[in-house]
Amino acid sequence: MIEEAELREKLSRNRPLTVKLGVDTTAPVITLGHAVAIRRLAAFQRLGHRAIFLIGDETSRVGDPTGRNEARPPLSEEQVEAAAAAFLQQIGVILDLEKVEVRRNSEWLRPLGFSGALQLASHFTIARMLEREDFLKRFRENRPIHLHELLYPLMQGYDSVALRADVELGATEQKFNLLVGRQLQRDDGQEPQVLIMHPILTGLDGEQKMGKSLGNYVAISDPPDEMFGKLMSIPDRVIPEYVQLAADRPTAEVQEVQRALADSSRNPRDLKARMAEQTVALYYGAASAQEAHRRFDATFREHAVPDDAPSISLQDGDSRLVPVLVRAGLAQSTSAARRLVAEGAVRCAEVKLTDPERDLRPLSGSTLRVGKHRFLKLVP
RNA sequence: GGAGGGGUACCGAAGUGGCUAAACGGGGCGGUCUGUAAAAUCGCUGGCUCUGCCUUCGUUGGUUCGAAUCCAACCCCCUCCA
Repeated sequence: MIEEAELREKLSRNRPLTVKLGVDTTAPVITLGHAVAIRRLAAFQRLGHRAIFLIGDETSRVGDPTGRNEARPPLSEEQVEAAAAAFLQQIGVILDLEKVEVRRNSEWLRPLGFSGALQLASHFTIARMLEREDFLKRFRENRPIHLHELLYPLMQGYDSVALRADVELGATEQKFNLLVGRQLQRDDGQEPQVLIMHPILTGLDGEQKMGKSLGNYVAISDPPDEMFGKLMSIPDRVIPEYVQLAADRPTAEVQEVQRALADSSRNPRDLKARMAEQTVALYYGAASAQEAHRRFDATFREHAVPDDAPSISLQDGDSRLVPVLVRAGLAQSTSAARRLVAEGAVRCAEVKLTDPERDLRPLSGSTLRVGKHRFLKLVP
């Protein structure tokens, strides 16, 4: 947090604070990483403050240079609308949509115009911008830094000026951008916003930060089973982090998990499953979370056939093994299906089916298993 | 405006005339094992009417018995100098 004393001062005035959280519209998917900040916004909201969920439609035209992406194609009006709708639908489980204020920064960034942008830009020097670690790195490595990318922090910072934000939430990697907001507010004669930053959630790979572009994420809109399953795939070492940030458990519990992992007093698997269930419960309730847990165990520990296994009729076409696999969507192509059969991935009642041309009609009524967890019921 | 570097499979990256459906790494999938969809380990990873055939290395055309590899034109990306 940057400046705790200022926050106390602001709170002591007994008026609701304007709390801002911005999101990028590039891909309108809210991940568990975003959820950390959104939950904090919700906490302020519950305490009676003015919560602003800011959709960065105009900033998305630039693309946050934090990270690897560079120039992005500007989104059309329709795409922005679609993104906004998608966001609202997703954040409803965390925030009270009745009370949250949803804004778009095109409201003030567009009228600003070129001269306004120049005016903003004059507050900063190149040297100042190069303080940013990622810019500096790119600069040193002779990798391109597009001029408009330098403006991104200014745009984000100006959002705070326009909203007269008291508090801005964000991940620690946003520090630079958030600080720019403070300076622009000061230059504008406003009281600078307080920055409340949260740690970045590590992705499912346990290595890089959770992100849409890396595909190592859990979306809060993922169905319970999928969310549970994804969470069970994280490496053991990031379990405490997930207990804290994904499951949103109190510090004492995080420490308890850490201890249990360190002295091997508990099976990491069980700790992970508890974390996964707690996380799913945040979005779908305790009952659904338990159900997801149960189904996971049934499928992956006991290798039971799930009740909702897909089925296929052998009468609708070729009833030989390979064509059936393709028709059922268990293989992307005939070649891929043949490979699966050759690898011994297809079995029926624990007997491997090895002949790609085998006619399945005699097996009608039974269930095929492909790999560890894909099933196919054969119906006549 | 000048000089140079580069576009290869899902991604990154080798390959500079036949032995290349294309090394290697990542990802994905599968087998074994297990504490799990973890780790480890082995294998697969363009398509098809599959002991063979067809299509692929930015695009188009050319040279050659034969090209991802040579030539030409074009498109796109990057770096340096100005």
